[in-house]
Amino acid sequence: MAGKSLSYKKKIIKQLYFSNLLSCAELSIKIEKSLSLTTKMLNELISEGIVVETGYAPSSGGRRPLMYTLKTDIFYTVAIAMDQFFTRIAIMDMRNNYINKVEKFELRLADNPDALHVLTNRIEEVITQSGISKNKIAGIGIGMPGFVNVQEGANYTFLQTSGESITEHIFKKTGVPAFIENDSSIVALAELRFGAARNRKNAMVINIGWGVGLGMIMDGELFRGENGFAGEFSHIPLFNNGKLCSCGKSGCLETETSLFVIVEKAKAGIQAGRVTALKQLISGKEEHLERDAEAIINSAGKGDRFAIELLSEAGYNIGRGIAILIHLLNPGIVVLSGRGALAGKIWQAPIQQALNEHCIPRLSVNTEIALSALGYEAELIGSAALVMEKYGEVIKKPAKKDNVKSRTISFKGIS
Amino acid sequence: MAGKSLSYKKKIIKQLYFSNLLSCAELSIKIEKSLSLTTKMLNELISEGIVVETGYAPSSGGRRPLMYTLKTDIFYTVAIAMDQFFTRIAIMDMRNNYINKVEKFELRLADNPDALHVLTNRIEEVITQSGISKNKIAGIGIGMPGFVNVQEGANYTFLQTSGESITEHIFKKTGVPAFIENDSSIVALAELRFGAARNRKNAMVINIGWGVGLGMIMDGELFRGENGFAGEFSHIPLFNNGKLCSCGKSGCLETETSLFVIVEKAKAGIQAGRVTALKQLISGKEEHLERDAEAIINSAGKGDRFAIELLSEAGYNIGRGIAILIHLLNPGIVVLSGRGALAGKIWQAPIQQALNEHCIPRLSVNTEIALSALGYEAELIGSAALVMEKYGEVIKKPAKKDNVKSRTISFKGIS
DNA sequence: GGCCATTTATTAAGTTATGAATTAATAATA
DNA sequence: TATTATTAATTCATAACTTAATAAATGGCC
Repeated sequence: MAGKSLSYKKKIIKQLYFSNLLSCAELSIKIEKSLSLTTKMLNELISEGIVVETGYAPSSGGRRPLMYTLKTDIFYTVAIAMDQFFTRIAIMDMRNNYINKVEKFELRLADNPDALHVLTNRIEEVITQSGISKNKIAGIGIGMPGFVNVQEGANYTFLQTSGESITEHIFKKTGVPAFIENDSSIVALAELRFGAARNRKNAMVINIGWGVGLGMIMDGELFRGENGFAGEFSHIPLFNNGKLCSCGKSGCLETETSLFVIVEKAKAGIQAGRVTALKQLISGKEEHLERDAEAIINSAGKGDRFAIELLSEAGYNIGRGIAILIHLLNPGIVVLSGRGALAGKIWQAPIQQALNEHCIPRLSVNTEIALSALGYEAELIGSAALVMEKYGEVIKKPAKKDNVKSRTISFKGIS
Repeated sequence: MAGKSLSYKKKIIKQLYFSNLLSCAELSIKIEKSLSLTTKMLNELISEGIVVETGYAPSSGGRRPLMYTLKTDIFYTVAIAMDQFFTRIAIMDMRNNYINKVEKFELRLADNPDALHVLTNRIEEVITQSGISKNKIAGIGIGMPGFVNVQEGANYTFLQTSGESITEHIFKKTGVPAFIENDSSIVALAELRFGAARNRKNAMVINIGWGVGLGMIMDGELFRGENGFAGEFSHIPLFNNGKLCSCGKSGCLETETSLFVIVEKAKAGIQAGRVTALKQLISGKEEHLERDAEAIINSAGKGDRFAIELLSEAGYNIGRGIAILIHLLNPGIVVLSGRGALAGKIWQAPIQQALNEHCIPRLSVNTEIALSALGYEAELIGSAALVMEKYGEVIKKPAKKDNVKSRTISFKGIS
């Protein structure tokens, strides 16, 4: 039947999602099929009401190309961003616009056997409330902390399941295919597809938060390593400081650079009598950690010398880590992202200092350092991108030995 | 014409080179074409005298597969391994057998503007002497030290050319396509295709020699980074020892682990009155560096405590570097290769010790540590593999860059 | 202003590759 | 020992895809 033709249509949809506006010639190159075939597919997609023409783009010395884009109300993604304490759920259209208000709620992941059920129910609720028919939803993408095994759809740290995987569980309950990824990788995916690393071949995306995460783009693809554990930047052994890390080892990069450590250092400095505006702003109570971290970032932005010193010191050490990344992986760009990236240009000087001291110039000269502009949205955008990344791929489910069930992600509209 | 069909035939030849013996069904999977097409291509290759049947392989529960292999006297590769002082040239058949004696000659790369001409002439000589017709040579593969740009066919450190690239120059003079690679990458390629990392998806190959090189296999492919500089393991900043490195920085991994440093430490120890068999074996003169290094490795093998101590210390520090690799890249296997790997099991204990101290167990238990068995042949085998790796490759025009402006804030100073 | 090289789009004609059917040969099973 | 399930190899009609020819529209250049 039209099996192949369907798959090419999905490839076109995927490309239009990631690039928004493309000509027939561009599409032909991207899906690696001939122009004639691409034309045919495009015309069918138009008559099916999935793709629309948007007029002519400026010429670069030849006939002007007719541009095509996706109709926004045909497909949607469910994008979910989780951290250890809070979870956000959004429904997005094919241009990454939120369809409704982003649903944010508290959901503790550590030692919470009920977390997966709560999550699944919330997903159901959000979909139902949106009024969008499930066959219009391309999939559910979830970014979460912990050791995530993408193939198995499992998380070895949180959301323990019995028997079936996380993705299977959500698929069974909601009827919509689900995909999970590590939070740092999802941020890297967002930067690769819609952010500072857009269309880059080799990018390192550093996620400065309670830890220091790393998402790696290599040869244009998200790299996850043999078991899905790649990118444990936080725990590379870099110091002889004897400080115990949450991972059980000592001297990890995280022990000198995470926002958590920075807040601790701020408290110690205040106690030691440092003159700083932070004295009034930091409570030091554990439940105010988030607020305290923000206070330090803000104060540094306003010129508080102690706050700047704290961030500079962390920045220098992150820079040492980046120097290692550059030597080993020769990325074209390093993107600073995540909550901590809000401190913006304050990172610039100390990181540059570290690179000057620790990088072979030939390497550092070829690497651009950039700040993310996606901010808090990065994880949600990445989750949506994750869904569309998988769109049109055949998912094989190894059921009981004999039966290998497969299901392509498809929609009533075009199947 | 038979353009496509030709390209598929080359793919089949390539697969048969790397796997030696394959059935039609296996080939069909490897070249990702249907069984029917594969059958047709195979039959044509047989009637062209390139491929031969070798009889039936044991069955695994069905009809026995007819196995195919390459005729050995149809194609050859010219494999070249260079270091800073010596160059080896070999001609190999499709089973990596040497056709003639390996040609080894002195060729200093540093400050030698004549090096490329000498090399090219020697290649010509070797091919002529072999009596093999040039149209039977699939290509010339060269592994060399320095910063190698594979796409441009250039080496930024040695073999400077004017105008045309190294590979262009050799192609013009010999009429045979040439390919170059960094020496550490070429060793990794050898381990991936014919050595300890065979068929592995994610492998780190460590080349212990005058420096400490690294070749990286990621997702089944050699990884070279944005500019071809990836794998500068030797120069990651790991120590606060203040020791100046050849790269101009201080504290590089190399300053505590290279064979050069180990010899220096041996000399210092002897002077300080250490009881060791090395006292008689080490001359300390710079021209005997190679012999001295061998003496230390041999003495350690014979149980000399000082020699073992020297290697153990270096091994521990290499282990610290490996711990970083494991955290960042989650490889399935780490292979110790190169001249220094001859010390064999002496490395194992200190490296393991370092991993125990500096690795998150979940990561290190998933990584195998192995010793190379290819030894001195690795670079030549890798060079031959490089040729066949490129064999039959279609050169595509790079897709047009999207002119989408990203909302990136770049650090002007850094880029 | 007019020619030419480029780029894009469309269609018909021709080529290529595939699925389904078929034959063959084995291991596992009953 | 016969039966069944697997795996392998082959062939051929036809669906799938590309090439080549054609046309249209533009910028750059003399």
